[in-house]
Amino acid sequence: MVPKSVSKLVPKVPGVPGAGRRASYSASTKRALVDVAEQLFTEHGYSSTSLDLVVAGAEVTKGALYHHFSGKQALFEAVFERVEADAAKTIQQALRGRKDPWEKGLDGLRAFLEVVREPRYRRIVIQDGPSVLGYERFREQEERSTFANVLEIVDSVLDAGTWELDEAMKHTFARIFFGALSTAGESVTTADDPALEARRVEAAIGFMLSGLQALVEQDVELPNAFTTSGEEPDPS
Amino acid sequence: MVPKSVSKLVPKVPGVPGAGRRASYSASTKRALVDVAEQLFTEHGYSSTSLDLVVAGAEVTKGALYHHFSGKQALFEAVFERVEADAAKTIQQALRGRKDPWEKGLDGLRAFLEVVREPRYRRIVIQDGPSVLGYERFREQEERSTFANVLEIVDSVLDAGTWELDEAMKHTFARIFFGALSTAGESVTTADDPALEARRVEAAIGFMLSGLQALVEQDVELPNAFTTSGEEPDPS
DNA sequence: CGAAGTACGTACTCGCGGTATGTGAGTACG
DNA sequence: CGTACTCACATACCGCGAGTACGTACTTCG
Repeated sequence: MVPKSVSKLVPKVPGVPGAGRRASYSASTKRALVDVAEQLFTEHGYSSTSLDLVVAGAEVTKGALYHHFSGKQALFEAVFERVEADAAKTIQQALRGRKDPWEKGLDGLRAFLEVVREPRYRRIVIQDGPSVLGYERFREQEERSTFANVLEIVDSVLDAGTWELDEAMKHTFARIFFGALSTAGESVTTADDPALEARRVEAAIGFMLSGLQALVEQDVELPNAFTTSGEEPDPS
Repeated sequence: MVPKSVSKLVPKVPGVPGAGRRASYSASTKRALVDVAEQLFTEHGYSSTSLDLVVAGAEVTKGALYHHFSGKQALFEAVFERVEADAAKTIQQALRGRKDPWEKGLDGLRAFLEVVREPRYRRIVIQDGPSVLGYERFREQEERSTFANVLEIVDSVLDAGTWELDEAMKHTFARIFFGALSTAGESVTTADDPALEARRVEAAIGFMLSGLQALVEQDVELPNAFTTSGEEPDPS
């Protein structure tokens, strides 16, 4: 049941002399812990993964774990950050080379949909992330990784128009779009026919984008009626 | 630790003191458990709330809890369902009387933003829900409460157009919109100035809606280019 | 009135996160 | 080159909390 050996890059057998640096041992131990933790967290979830299982998989003891991390949550955070960083990197690569904002948006969407379908991203980031880290920390982490990419896309798309939007408004737009993308990804993953649902999602998102695009090109004004937060105007 | 002088024979429902019905006791006990659990789950979160604390607050023992619920998760589920049901009811009330789809959408949005700002909804449904129930069960629960309202709104909005959309496509649309609304609500709640952010959100969502509306009124075709994973259509 | 069922209460187990402390290999320094 | 100090763990243990086994008073029904 317990994964016997995940990664043993450096011989940890005591008594073996040579050029084995202590810091090197330390780094590989830490990495092994994160590797195993990522695997187990993905497979069984956070709460159902015991630290005993993690340290057994990494072939160390709890002493080693608590030397490198302050506790279970800190270990999760390390795993979380790595998964998020990988996701952001994947999306980033899909974006480079694109110059047209709309193409960029669609490519970003597709890359995002791919990322969200990864089991580790679904389980660690989407499912357990908010609960374990708390919503505040969860958002902070998102802010400087995956969300940053979405913000960049939305930025470039909105800049194509002639409006003057302040940073806060762009940020709000991006957040809403980000939420739409997240659930869209989840929708794809959990669908009976993911490929078909992916096409639907692309149609829906692309449709919203084209709606935006139409407004941009027609230089439509921002609907101030929605911003007054008071009574709605007399329906015509 | 454990409440020593528990009110065993004290009727928990003021009323007929002579013929204390057993079923009445049972129902009130169960309700008390859910009430206290909702409060504690909201305040401290799921994992940080011990069952000892719950039963102490409800002035019963663990025996009573495990008589009514199969465990901690089942108790959470009961709380979750009630919070979701209340939320759905609130939104439903904001919608009744409205017949214009777009107005309905905006009113629904405002009601949703209100609901999402409730601490119990944020903590129990959004934050802890996916982790405790698992994403599958979480989605199933959403499906027949809050999301149903969003689906209804999106349905009526989309029906205003002349397209023929199948149920699956409408569902996809609704899900994406639902995701957008959720993060929008969170964006409002966690903002430095919630009122201001609420105006931004309404502007952004309303803007998307008006984008849709513009397309509907112009009877624009569905952008099939997005479904075939090709280039974007030539804007005219 | 007695038997069965219900609605709890009591006492206990055990897995698991966290801690206190020991220890031997590395490292700095004189 | 030896010694004092530190680092990177290992071992043993604690306490909390979820879940369980079982006892018991009250209710309902034949």
